[in-house]
Amino acid sequence: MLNGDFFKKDDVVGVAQDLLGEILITNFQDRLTAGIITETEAYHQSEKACHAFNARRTKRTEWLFHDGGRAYVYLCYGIHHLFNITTGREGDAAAVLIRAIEPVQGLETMLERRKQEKIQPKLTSGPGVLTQALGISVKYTGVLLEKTSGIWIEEGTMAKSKKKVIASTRIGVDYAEEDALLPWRFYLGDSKWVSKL
DNA sequence: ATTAAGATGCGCT
DNA sequence: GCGCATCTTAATA
Repeated sequence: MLNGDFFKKDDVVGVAQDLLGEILITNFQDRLTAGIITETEAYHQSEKACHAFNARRTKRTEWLFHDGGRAYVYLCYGIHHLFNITTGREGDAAAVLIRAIEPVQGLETMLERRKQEKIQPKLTSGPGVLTQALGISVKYTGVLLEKTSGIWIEEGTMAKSKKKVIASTRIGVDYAEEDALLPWRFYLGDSKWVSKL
């Protein structure tokens, strides 16, 4: 299991890249589901796309300010639960949004939760759909990423040198003006399990 | 108390 | 490719 030190680094952009290829696992009600992280985005309080821009501290953003290694889950467009991992030290608001995974375990459970019949990219590619497949919802916001929480990260088997990391601008953050141009979205170039090319 | 807008995804054309 | 559902959050009064 990836421990706290992995996430407490003071470099959310680096952590976003390093998370590609690692395994995100949930285990709720004895239903184990897991997938390889294929797409991420970094957010930091120093830029406008971040909920905690300008050190804006509210009930929702509170967990962003905690030290790394926790879940930050919030509701988007009133419908979608988006899952982030907090990074950095106490007081420094930063997180990595998980945007897509490639399913590796618990396929039946994922299909059922997504009400689908076929294993295909739209099953788990997209920040709102992967949380559905894994059973993650806003009630898990703030939990530590460890087995007892039911959500944690394991080291993937992919060699670091073999990862083909592509950087691009983040999705859906036009409101962030010049910060919308930051190349803080990362995905595995040879994976079809990404939300968008 | 009121309100505007959002780190999306689905279904239809 | 386009419209729209849906509701919490946070800013304003």
